[in-house]
Amino acid sequence: MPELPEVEVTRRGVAPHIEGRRIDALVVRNGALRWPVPGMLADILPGARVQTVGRRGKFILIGCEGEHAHGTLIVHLGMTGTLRVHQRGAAEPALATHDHVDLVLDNTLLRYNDPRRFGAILWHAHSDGPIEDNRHLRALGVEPLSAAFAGETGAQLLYRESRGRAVAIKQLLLGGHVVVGVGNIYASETLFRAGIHPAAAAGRIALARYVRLAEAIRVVLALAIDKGGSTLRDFVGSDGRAGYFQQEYFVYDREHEACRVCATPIRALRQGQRSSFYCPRCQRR
DNA sequence: AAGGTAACCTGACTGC
DNA sequence: TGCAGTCAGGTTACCT
Repeated sequence: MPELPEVEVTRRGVAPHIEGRRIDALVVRNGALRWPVPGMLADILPGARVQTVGRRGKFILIGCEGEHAHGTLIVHLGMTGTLRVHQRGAAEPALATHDHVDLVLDNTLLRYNDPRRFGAILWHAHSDGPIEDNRHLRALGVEPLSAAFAGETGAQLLYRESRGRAVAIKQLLLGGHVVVGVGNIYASETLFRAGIHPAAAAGRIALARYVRLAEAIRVVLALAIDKGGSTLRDFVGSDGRAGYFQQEYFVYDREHEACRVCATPIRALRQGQRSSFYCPRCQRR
């Protein structure tokens, strides 16, 4: 589910409810996520305060400071994870299936639910070095909505990093080593808006076409955030509300339907065991 | 080093 | 109704 827009919608929803609050407990009902939730977290977090709620790529970064905890809680939503904010007390909802972890704050409950358990909750202590050197973050590309990807610099980055690469442009985007946050849905959508075929060899795409692609990435991700993300099956923001960017899709999951620009039937293809969708007339190699 | 594939896991849906 | 097969928003480990 969650690509950068969904993660950012979650981060924005969570931040005002937990920043500055005191952590009372971390309750782990099922710690068998992509990696085990570190058992020591339940011991060191109580009493600490949440300082910041940030994001790097699709990772949510919760900075914590306390007597025994100086570091960052790293939360990834995987394919099906959600983080929901609830008030503590009488209105607290009953436990649902796959409610694996609660971060219990002084007046708020932050509840992690993840049916497939592809997500992760990890810890990076300040004593382990800068967070950007964390093993999950160090190889990530630039943030698409940051100055490092703005204007011509984003296009030049894509152009420079792709020279000599035979990989398909769709795969290069999904890899996240050049620019982060573009997952399977937004890769298809941004390539459509840039007029680039998903199977085009990244190393043979001209700079002018990367100018269009970089612009499409910025526009689509920002618009998706505005719309509360995409809800295909189960994504909800921290307040439980679904996103509605899926209403804006041009190609994703629209095989055989008419292109919204030229009415040609949308096609699907398989790249690296993932589905790609494209318009054979609007998008060229 | 780059590129391809399998793996992790549950649930929804399709076809027989 | 049931059962087998396929697919789903991500990332990493392990091959060649």
